[in-house]
Amino acid sequence: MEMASTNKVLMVAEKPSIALSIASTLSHGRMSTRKGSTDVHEFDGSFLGFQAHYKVTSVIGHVFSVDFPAPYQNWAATDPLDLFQAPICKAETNPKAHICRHLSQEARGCGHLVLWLDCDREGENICFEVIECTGFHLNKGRRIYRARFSSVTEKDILGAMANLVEPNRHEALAVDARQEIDLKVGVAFTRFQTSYFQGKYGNLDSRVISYGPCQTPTLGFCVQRYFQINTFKPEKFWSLHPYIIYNGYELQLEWERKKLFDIDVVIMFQKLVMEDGITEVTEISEKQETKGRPPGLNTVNLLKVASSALGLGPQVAMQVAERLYTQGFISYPRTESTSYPSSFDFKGTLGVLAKNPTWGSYVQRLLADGYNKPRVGTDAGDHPPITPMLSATENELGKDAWRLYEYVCQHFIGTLSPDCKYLRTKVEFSIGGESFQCVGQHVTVKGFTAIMPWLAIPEKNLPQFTKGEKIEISKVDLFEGSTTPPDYLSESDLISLMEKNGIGTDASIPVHINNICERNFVQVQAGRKLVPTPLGITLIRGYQCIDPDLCLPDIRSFIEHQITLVAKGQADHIHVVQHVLLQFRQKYCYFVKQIENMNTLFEAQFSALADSGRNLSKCGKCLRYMKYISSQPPRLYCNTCEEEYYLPQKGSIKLYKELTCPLDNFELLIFSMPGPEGKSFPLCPYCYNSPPFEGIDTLYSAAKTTGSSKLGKGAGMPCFLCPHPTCQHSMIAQGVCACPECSGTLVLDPVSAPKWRLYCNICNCLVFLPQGAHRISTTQESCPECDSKIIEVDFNKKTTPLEDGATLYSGCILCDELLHSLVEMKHGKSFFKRMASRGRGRGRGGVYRGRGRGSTGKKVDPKMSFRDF
DNA sequence: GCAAGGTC
Repeated sequence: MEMASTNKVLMVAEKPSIALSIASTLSHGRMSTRKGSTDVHEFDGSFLGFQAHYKVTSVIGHVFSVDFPAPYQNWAATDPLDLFQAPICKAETNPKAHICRHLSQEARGCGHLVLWLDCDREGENICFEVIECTGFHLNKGRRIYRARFSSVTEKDILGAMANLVEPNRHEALAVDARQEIDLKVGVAFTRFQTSYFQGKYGNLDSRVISYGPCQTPTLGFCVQRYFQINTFKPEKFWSLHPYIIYNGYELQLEWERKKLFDIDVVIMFQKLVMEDGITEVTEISEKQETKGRPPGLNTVNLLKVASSALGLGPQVAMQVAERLYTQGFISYPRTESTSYPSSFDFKGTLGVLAKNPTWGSYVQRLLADGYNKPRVGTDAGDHPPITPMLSATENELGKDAWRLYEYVCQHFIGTLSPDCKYLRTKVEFSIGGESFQCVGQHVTVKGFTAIMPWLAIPEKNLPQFTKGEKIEISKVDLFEGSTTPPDYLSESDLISLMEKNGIGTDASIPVHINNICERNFVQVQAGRKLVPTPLGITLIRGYQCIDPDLCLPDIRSFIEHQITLVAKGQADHIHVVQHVLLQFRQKYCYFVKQIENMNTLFEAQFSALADSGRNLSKCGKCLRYMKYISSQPPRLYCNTCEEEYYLPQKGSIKLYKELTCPLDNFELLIFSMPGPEGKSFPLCPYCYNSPPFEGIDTLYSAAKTTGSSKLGKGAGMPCFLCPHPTCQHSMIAQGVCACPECSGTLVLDPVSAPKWRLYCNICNCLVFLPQGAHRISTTQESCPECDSKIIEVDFNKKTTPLEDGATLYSGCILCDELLHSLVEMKHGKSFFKRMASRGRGRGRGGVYRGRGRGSTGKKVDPKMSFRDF
């Protein structure tokens, strides 16, 4: 029997594993599962008092991400300033997964939607993404519920079902606000500084000079430490080390004043002590001390241990943890919480480990003697602390995974172990009026340090002293020391600083650290210390002198604070975004205005393009400069792509302004053959080596066989053979008329001023245009008579043939009397007649088609070829 | 080619 749609309930979780847990719990394990974009679990049960058919599925994190619409994706055509007011669009984060379609399909026929997203702001935001995909908001008859749960346990799941609430739109909007602010601020600054500095310096070894409200303050921490180290001035200090010999052991006494920075004063005290020569035991105290077991393990603490003790970087550690999680060895590894939920099954988890060869006997004793309840940590309401789920051995896991798993187990067992207890004995001495002491430690209960031995309290034995006892001083050393600078920030230190300052989240902290490494702002050195590079240092110095806010952690707190107002419903989402963006826009404008100050720092650190000499033009793939190798065969080499691009031989090559090829983004070059009659032509290094249009090869091979154009080895298509319909350097744009000598086209030599001329793109026919003109350019018009391209001439004021000193003139070089009289043929015989006769009677586009005739015999239709672009 | 945040 078909169930009424109102009795169908769709439930959506944030990830597949949670959907599985919820379905298993609610169905008591009696469900059917089918595949989809994500698995769908189905079962029957009761919902709000009626019989219902349940479908439980999930998304995989955010369904959508924000970005700029297509026109704004073009770096060259967009002023980053405009990005602040640009519209933004949402697109599926992972289009291939088709999550939106999946939700829409599964929602069909359902009258109730229950949202089981994680209970944080991001989860609340995903709720509304899910609602959007399901179309539930469009129909008032369909009900939407939010399930609030803090752990995936039966108790919490049933509790959430019994207390369904509404999704919180304010919290979701706060996330929308953050997304828009982060996108606009990050992208605007990143594009501006990348474009500005990469155009100026050849040896910047970063593909993109990024800016972000999380990554930049993260870099700031590393550079701040670098500054501390660099400006550190060591200071000498002195201390007194008196020794006694007691029961045959030599013992050094610690001075109560520790150390002093004035040697004369220390020498004075040394005299007092030495003159006395006898010490008296003034006090003996004994105290029971406790070193507490750890609270539950959260992500940042796992990452800190992984980096400092296991030598695994945060990014790698998270990948390893992720794998351990998906394989079922540990619980979900992304959590802020260090408190276990009250319902946590400690006994069960200990039971899992009781058979493990590594900790089995310890765990069995713990179970037999009774384990301790874990210390109360913080409950962030997200996921439980990271704990083992299965027992494993080193062989099954492999080296790194094993070490991380081992730590998770040790930590977990540690949280249930007794505290470590030890006796601390302090003996105080007096010599010449100065106080000294000795401290001994004796462990009475190892507790958790038995399973986490690196945290053990060291044993320090002291002899038995008696109060009032007098002992002879054997010697008094004057110790000289020096203060030392701090070390570079370790990854572990950095993670602590980020956490303390609210930079990033458990999941994104490793990403930010990885970013500043990948962008070559810092390098990880021995001991996982983060050492800033010259680029990283120069950037932070630059922000500091223009607008220090840009690299301070407050920039993140500011954004967080503003969007919290939205989350609490105290401020309107649109207004907050506008307000924050306006402030950042002002900061951006000021930064742009002051960029010269940062540039001064770059000048001192990097070599300008002009000086380096070797870098010629930018690669269209990686946008970094390619090296020009002038030795035979001449070529460009892209260091990042590891690609070579051959160039024409026997001529000079220069950057052609800073123009780029519209097909592949490579910067154009201009090649000039030697001698007064040597022609010049633009070329794109990429197209030249890999002609993009079908059939072009027949043209340039025709050009080569004539022996007149020296294209060189591996050479191909200069712009004068390119049929691109709109590029201003192509044959279409620069071609004027058919060649009178061959099947080629006469094209304008773009850099032949003031001896303006046309040359044939196949043979060596040369035609001189009006000499001394300021400018000659082709237009988009064709001559109605002969179909040649109309050219525009800007004559020199002094030599203009025009009446009244006018300089501007346009016309056809064949049919216009004035222009034709100023045109002169070189290497050709009967320019006028041949041109006139050949040109006449041709249809539009004849210049182009004309080339197709003759030796090659093959027609090339650029419109056909353009399909692929 | 850009951010930061989810998750795989």
